[in-house]
Amino acid sequence: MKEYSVEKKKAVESIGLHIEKRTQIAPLAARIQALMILSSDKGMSFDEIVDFTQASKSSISSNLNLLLQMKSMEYYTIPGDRKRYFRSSKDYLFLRLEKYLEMVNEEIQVTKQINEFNKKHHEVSEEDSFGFLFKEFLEQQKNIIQNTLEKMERNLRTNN
Amino acid sequence: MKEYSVEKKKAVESIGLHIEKRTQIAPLAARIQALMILSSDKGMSFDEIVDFTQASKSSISSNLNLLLQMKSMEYYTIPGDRKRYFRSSKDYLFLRLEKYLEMVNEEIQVTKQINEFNKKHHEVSEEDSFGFLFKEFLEQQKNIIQNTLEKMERNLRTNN
DNA sequence: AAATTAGTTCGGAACAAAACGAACTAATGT
DNA sequence: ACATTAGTTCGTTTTGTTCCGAACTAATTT
Repeated sequence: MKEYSVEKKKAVESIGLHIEKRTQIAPLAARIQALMILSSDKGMSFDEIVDFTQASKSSISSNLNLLLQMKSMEYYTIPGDRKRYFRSSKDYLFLRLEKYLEMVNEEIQVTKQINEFNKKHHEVSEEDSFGFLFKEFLEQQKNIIQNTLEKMERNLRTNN
Repeated sequence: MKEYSVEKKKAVESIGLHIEKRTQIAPLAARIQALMILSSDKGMSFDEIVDFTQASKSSISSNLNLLLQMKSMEYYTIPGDRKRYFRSSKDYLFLRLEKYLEMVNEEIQVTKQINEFNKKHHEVSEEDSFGFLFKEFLEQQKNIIQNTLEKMERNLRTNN
């Protein structure tokens, strides 16, 4: 029953809410992820997480496993210590961007589908300029994501 | 009890799912929005929407009002006709981008909050290069959104 | 005035998601 | 061998969401 600073609790709460909104994971999972992001790369043990979040062991267990499976978290062990130590995975941001890219690609595809449908079914009065600018925007977005991903990859190769 | 094409029903279904995933609105609201996106700018009446979606009047009413309130839809009337005709609002894509910008700004702010917290509380071993690249990415994203919004605004002024 | 049209409101049924507790396993420590 | 630790499993409870139907309003038509 360690004491945790009110500051950290508040930060975990607000960042957890943000994550919950952004991704579609359960509130508790989002809070665990936030907690890990705000903790050193020593990470935390299962019990420390239970303790900090005040949630049940079972809830922590399932949400933690969810996060591990999503690869947004990882764990390591110390020889002669039974516990596992959990932390935000080092390429968490890389994975986020990859997911992002997927979403943008989907968006591009859906936008195409919409255009084709509308062209086929209604006389499109005047070429929709917003639609054009939006498509342009999606392509630009795709580019900056891909560039960033490449930079990250290069960085990985250099630093290991 | 008009007949609607199977093709349109399928398209509404798949695009509806996509909207449902992207925004956080109810399934039925997403389908209504999809339907409007795939319909001409004549829009559809309340009853036609009920008819197409096979949902109850009450569900349509509340979801339609939600969409109107969000300004992703609008309606117009015809003199001497009691009905309202609903359609996707003309600056739907503009609004989407505005919302997007808000999210990116929030993201930038949260990223800052995280960095400050971590700098304060743990010796950050080595300057986190992914973090840096991610921040750079967010700024680029902000730029392209703002540019697109400006182009859209200019377009509005020219075309009216 | 009665009926129809165009919707709205509200209470609740049906379902889905999130978290919990108790009982369990499997490994380590005493 | 017995107790403790580190977590998992599973059935239940709690909470929240989505949609519906029935009853209603307010305007228009007959």
